[in-house]
Amino acid sequence: MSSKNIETRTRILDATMRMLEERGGRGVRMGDIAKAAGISRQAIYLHFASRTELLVATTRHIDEILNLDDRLALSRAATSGTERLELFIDHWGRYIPDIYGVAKALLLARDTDEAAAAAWNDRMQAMRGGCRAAIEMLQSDGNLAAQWTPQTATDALWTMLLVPNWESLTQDCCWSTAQYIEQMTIMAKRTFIAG
Amino acid sequence: MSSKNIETRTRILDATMRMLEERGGRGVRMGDIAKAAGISRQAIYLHFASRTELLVATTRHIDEILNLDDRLALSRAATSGTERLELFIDHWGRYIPDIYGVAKALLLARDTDEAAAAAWNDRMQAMRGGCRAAIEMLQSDGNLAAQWTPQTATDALWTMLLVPNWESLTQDCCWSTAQYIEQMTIMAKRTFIAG
DNA sequence: ATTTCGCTTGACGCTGTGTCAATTGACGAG
DNA sequence: CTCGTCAATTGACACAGCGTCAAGCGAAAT
Repeated sequence: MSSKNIETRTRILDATMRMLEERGGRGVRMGDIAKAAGISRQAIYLHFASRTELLVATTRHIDEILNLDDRLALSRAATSGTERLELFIDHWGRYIPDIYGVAKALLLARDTDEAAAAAWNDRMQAMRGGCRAAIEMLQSDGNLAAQWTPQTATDALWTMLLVPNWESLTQDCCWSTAQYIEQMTIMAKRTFIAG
Repeated sequence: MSSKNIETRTRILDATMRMLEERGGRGVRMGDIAKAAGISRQAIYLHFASRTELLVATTRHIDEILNLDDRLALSRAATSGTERLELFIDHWGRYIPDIYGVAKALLLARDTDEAAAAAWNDRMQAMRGGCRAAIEMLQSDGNLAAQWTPQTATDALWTMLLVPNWESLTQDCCWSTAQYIEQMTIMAKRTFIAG
């Protein structure tokens, strides 16, 4: 019965999500997930070819639950480069905490698994698209600070928004999410906007 | 014979350094190092208790070879906060490429090894000292931009200079070392200096 | 009554770190 | 000249965690 199949698959995804969130993406083994989903470890492989594939599917699962597309649409509605930069950082700053568990797990898996690295790269390139859009709008507004080309500014903004920086600030430096968003916004504005 | 003992130890450290540099800190196993040093894998454990301990010893070894202390002394000679910030970023930007191999290896080991995490933390806290010094000098010059406390500014500067950011910019975005130093300096100045 | 499907159980291979025991070869001391 | 010491060697093993395989089981469909 195919519906039972999908049911189990969903149970696995939910369990993965839950475990990764709980444990901050660290030390979550296939066996732990299986136990949480109430099935055997081997059964997971009937639904996902590898741990990495499961992680990737979980990010998509979370994005669906979060209505990522709707949330992204908001920042695309901006009418100036400055506004777009603000809205994008705001969106990103709220998004990271929600996906941090899986993100961290993928980040860790990357070290030993080529496929995980590729999957993560993919997502980061998508995020880069948001950075480029903001920078290019700034540029066409004539508001991009002189030192930057659109290319290098995108590089810098993108790097500055990468997950490890969020991690450093919120975990090591104890910043709140609000603080992160506020300061990153100011920093980005001082750095990229002319004047 | 103790001198022979030290000789081998040094050979191990040199081999480790070389291998990590060559392979960018990834996929360097104890056996590889042993082979490169011309000894058996097990013999390494006669000199270092664990892989992590070997990595840590290697960073110290490199720091000695590089004359880290002398290089650091230069940035401490600054007479203004702005100059100190510039000199510190310059120093750091030249230092990272030299230690990147070991740094990366330690960064990777951190995921599974508590001791590696602690060792890396230690070094990053030392680096934070440099950040704090620059920020505090800026502050006492009355030049720290209004939005920041010395604490949060140190957090931000420190995070921005972390190795993964250098990695992202130089490896993924193809920036040169010179470009990294130049842009990070401008960014830091725009971000932290008032006016 | 038989086939099919989703899942279970138990075992195994792989990689890389770290440990252990037994052995070798060189060198200095008596 | 022989004995003890010490660095290093060899080969074997334990341990995690991922991924794979074969055999089997119960329930539902035909």
